Amino acid sequence: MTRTTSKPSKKESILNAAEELFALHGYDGVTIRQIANKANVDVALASYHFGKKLDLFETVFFRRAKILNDVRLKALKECEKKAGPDGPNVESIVEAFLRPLASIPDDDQDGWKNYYALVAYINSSPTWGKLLMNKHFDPLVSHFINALRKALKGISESDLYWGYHYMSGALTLTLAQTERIDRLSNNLCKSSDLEAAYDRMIPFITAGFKKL
Amino acid sequence: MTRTTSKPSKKESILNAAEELFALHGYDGVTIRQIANKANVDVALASYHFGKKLDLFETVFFRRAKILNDVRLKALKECEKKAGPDGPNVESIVEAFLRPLASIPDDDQDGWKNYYALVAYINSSPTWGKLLMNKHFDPLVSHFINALRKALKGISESDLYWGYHYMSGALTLTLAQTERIDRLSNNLCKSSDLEAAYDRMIPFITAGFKKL
DNA sequence: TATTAAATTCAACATTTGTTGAAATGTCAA
DNA sequence: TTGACATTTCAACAAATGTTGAATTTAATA
Repeated sequence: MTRTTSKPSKKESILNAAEELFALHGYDGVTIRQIANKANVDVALASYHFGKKLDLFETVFFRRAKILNDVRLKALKECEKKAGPDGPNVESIVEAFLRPLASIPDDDQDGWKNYYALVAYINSSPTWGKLLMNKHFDPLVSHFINALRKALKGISESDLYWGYHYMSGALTLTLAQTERIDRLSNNLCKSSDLEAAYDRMIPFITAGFKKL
Repeated sequence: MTRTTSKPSKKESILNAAEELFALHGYDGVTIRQIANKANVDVALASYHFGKKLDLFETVFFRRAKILNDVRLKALKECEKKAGPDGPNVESIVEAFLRPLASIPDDDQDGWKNYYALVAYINSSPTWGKLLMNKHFDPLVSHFINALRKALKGISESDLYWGYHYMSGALTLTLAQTERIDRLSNNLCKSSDLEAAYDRMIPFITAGFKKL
């Protein structure tokens, strides 16, 4: 999304390696030396480019957050434009929230998959969630909740927020790519198949919201 | 659940401290010295009682897993007994899956809350999920999926497993207690209020399943 | 009480950790 | 080329890590 594919610089290689390893083992489960090894780079180079380990972690997190927010917000605006004066219905809002996540990756699919897993890790962590999710995702989330409030006329505030919470949970576990559903279903379902996940998730969540 | 409240032994104190810290910071984010400090115990005592750090981690995870499985299975059996020959309906199955988690804690609420957060951490981790969830929770899960298959006559297998996946995700984020919904809703919703979470989650998920 | 085993403490170990400063290499304009 | 700056490597540091063995205390047993 940033540029047509070319060999990444050493600086980018560090970010990519860090993204993958942090997503897989969490912040404390990864050493700077492991990152440097995977990036084929000297250990000291990470500190040179990104400072402390925590700064590197946040840089990795921020790198794609803005892109993700933009594409999601754009999807919401478009479905609002298409809708009548009463605003879009629940299903199209949920779709605008979820579908972009399946359609973004084109050139570097792997990069985005790693990033999604990282977001899942951060979102389900008590510590990191408080530090990072609020600041960089919740402004966008509020837009979606406002749209849902309109579409679900008369819904109570607590039902509305809890409903969002369930949607967020279903999404988060999907992004985590734990492959648990693969094993449970004897490989009938694939964690990696985001399209399949969202095809069903959108009506599932929509029906849930309407029932509240 | 094990016994009426009395001062925990040093061995138990280590498990309790480890449970809390692992849930909060993950496996690699916690040192044995931190655990020993919180338990008011010498560092070497953890190794003496539980061996390697990994063994301690697994011991913490296993300690309550069996109890949890038993109470959930019992809830399923009971709702099957109450139901007619066609088996229980979707809502009562979902209820049997979720409600026990809100009703177990009585003497040591904090312990169970920490454990739930730990399960959430493990379930959304690619690494730990493969190692621990499959072995110790999926046999029970299969029972619930079988019951759901009956109740949702004619549902496709992939819809069935994806539906379970969404339910598991919503549950997992609830157990994680990240307090994100608290901040999002300006403290209208409380992550700690498991009853409120399940009251809405049961109809929400039930409606989702029926829509698939 | 005397003996034995379990529980707990103490001290220390070899590794690994993040980070840094100095040296070396590369880049690019004047 | 020269000089100035960014990039990369090398070597090393102090601190923290999991783990162990020996010593000490407590508990149980006979």
